[in-house]
Amino acid sequence: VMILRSRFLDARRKRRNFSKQASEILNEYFYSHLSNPYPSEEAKEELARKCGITVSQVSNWFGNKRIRYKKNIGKAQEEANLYAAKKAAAAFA
Amino acid sequence: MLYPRLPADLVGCAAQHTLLGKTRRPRTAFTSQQLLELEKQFRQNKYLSRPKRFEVATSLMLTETQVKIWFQNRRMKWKRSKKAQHEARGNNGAAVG
DNA sequence: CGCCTATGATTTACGACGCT
DNA sequence: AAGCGTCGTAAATCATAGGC
Repeated sequence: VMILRSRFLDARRKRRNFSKQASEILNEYFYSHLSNPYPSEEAKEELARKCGITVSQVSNWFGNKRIRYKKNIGKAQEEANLYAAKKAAAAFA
Repeated sequence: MLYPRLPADLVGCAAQHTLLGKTRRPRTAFTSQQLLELEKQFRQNKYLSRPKRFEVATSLMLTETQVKIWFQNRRMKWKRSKKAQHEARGNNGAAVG
């Protein structure tokens, strides 16, 4: 019944996926701060600027990422390794 | 299960507060009728008096806490939308970088 | 094309802390 | 002390994007 909640109020929910580069930046931050993946307001602002998205979108991204990471540690671990390797490679360069 | 060293209490409590004897109320899907009435009240007053809160909660079959929390959340949403609107004017076509 | 998963956004419910 | 305020968040859910 109430599932009719949709259809008219949700045209606002149009979204676009973030650019590949923006996702890279966010993931690099996330995996290099895995022990405390809670960016400060300031850090969020900088990430938002680098990614070309809003601070709210950065907050949404981290909220989703933290939950989804926890819900699938095993799978996310591969991603973590990927970014750890990337970071190491960058350190050598 | 959580991150080894989070800002201390932030998530720490949310994860295992069940050990404190409290159970988190499962997420309720408010009905469209409840939402309609809550929105109507919100248009009239951004803050609910205690008696009004009781009245609304009773008529909608929600707890007073649910109504209180709903208004708190609704005010935050209101604030976010005002901020977003404000920012949208300032740049009017200007790029961010 | 439809089905399915990934992903960004929104919605309830709290804990921490503030103020009165 | 009680009690409601904001702020930042978890977790569930929604709605669409995008791959096949």
